[in-house]
Amino acid sequence: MGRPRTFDVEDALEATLAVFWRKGFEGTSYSDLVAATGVERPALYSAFGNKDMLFLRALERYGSHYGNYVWEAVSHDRSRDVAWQVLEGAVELNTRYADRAGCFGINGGLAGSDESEASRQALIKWRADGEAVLRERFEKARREGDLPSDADPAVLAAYILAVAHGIAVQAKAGFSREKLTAIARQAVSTWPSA
Amino acid sequence: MGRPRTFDVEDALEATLAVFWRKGFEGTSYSDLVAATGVERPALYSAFGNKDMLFLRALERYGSHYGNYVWEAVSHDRSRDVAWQVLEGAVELNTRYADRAGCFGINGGLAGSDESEASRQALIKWRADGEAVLRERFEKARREGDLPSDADPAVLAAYILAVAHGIAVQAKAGFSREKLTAIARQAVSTWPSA
DNA sequence: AACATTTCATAATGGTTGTTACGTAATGAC
DNA sequence: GTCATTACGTAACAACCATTATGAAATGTT
Repeated sequence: MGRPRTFDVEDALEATLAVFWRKGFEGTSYSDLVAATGVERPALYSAFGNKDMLFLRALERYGSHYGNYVWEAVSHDRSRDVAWQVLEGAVELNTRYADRAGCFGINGGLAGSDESEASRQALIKWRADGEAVLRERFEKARREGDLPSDADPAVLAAYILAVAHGIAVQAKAGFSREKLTAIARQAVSTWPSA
Repeated sequence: MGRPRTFDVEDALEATLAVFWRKGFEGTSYSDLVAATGVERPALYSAFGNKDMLFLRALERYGSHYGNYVWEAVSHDRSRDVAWQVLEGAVELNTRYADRAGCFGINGGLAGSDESEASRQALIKWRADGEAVLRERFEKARREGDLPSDADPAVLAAYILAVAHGIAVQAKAGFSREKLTAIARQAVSTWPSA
């Protein structure tokens, strides 16, 4: 019962996600979100909570709707293919939309004022979760002999994600998909073989 | 003539640099700068101009006082040593100060509101300048036979800096110097040889 | 048709942002 | 010692920030 919503919550969240993706947490004002969603301020608050909550919801959606290529990547048979797919997927996503180049998980915010610390911690945790998935996949590869016994799965996972983060920075700076792909190729050329 | 300054301009700039390094352009308020420098607002304006100008001056100082390891790196004889020194220098600088982890050139701002676009463009140009220096060094290496003829100096330079940027992101997230060093080692583990 | 409930849009809240007038204080030149 | 010049600290500026009080409008239930 009660008066029904006149806007679609998922649509509003998607529009919100796009703004945070482009401008980051601190660079996004509630006025921006009102303009992007077409939803008035109090309606956004009642649907999502405050700016912190809205950002967390957007990050969650980003992971499930855009960052899912990581899960497909880890399902490959060879660890080298996994590494390559993560980087190629990052390049593709980071250059897919001209108006929001780069990665939400990076653009969202690295440094900022104390008021935005919560959003940055959420991003750090989000990236760490992805790293854990990748590390476990490489541990499995080493057990299976797909990686040499002296390879360090934790270092390899952190390395691949470091390259992905660097690619995200460069994508936001306007690097072409071709150049970023060449960087990804160079990155996996260091891949160890059993 | 006129009343002399009661504060040291270089000291104030260094304090300003430290705040921007930690909080980025958007995360830093003029009140933060007043507190960090101990200089009243109008004195900062008369000495440096507005926030944009102050940020540009801080970036300039960062390049000459902290980013100079790149110039030392490119003076090495072998391209592999150049690449390694750039990454090791980045790791050292990005973990040198606990209160301002990461790189000014990254923390300063990747995404943000339209009002801070000038600062982000300045950072993009600053990073591009560093990339050009590295690319020219690798072009020289290829001419000298220190890199194979089918190596692409532009890609190698962009690759090394992508890793450096990724390391900066991870340093800001709290990664240890040891872990970042291992990542850097992995990055140069299969440097092309002639 | 009356009620409880939920959302709506308008408009205001107190606080902070970057930026400056303003009048006073300190200097070198004459 | 007067003058032009520069810097000082206080205090203000309009604009924007995230957040919310308020009352009307729209629903399902009775």
